[in-house]
Amino acid sequence: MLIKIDFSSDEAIYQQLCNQIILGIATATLEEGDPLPSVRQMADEIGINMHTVNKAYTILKQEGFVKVDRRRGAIVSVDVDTLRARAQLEKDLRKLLAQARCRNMSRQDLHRMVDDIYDDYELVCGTGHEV
Amino acid sequence: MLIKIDFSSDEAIYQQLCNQIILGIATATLEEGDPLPSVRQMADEIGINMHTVNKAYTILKQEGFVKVDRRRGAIVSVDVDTLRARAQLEKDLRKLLAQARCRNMSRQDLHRMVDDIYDDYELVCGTGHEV
DNA sequence: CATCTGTTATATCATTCATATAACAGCACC
DNA sequence: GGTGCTGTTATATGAATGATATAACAGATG
Repeated sequence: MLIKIDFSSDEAIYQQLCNQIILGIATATLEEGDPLPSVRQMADEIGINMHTVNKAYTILKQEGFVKVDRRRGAIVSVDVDTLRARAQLEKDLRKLLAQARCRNMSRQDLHRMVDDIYDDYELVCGTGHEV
Repeated sequence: MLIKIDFSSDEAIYQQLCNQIILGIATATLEEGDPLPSVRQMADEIGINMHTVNKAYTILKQEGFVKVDRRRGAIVSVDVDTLRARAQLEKDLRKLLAQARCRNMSRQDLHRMVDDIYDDYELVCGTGHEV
């Protein structure tokens, strides 16, 4: 898994890290049961502090994307049926759609955008589980 | 326009203010040409500092939701064809859809969610410009 | 001239982000 | 049993951000 951090971004490093791991899971680059590099190893690889990685892992754990085994480290384990996640997702989508409506984007525009991005993600997957 | 700030939220006050004004425009509670309260008046109304309101207005101006007239204050004026806005919107949607895919949500699930929220926004509008 | 507007300049305080050093407990391997 | 790897916790520091406060300025309105 290749991680790329933009240090000049206004987005926090731990947040970028979370997003890229979630993206990895979404595109099946990371699959159920796959181990993540240890906090120290990941920190070395991308040149950041151990605690920043640890913060990202802790959040991923809380949000149900990984489980942490004390001896083996962080392992991809997605909690699919988390209601909190879906509720938060809808809240975020509401903010996004408010902006979209201000820009005169129609439902169809949004549907198309969703499809395009899903196509994109499934392309990376190579095979399987198109929905 | 009724503004409600959650002071215990982790979301910044100026950010909440921006979001609610954008939501107001999306639901036609605020329409093209409508004036926003002056920075001092708005600050008094919701019990926050003038500079926090000013920060929100400045961002709304930069992102093309209002224009600021020195003598009349901030006025709703939406820049519909801003490419930057659409690009940023797609970036945000990508992050959101990555999470959605991890939760096993299908394209149809997302389409339905978009439609529901749009229904909701158009309900508030009362009439006109359904898309 | 008084009063409203946005805007700018400082300053202060709390919180967050990222860093650093250090230590601890659990497990695996030799 | 010691070495080396995990995550985890504690504490500290420096930079940046968020929100506040006081103050002033330029432009427009009455």
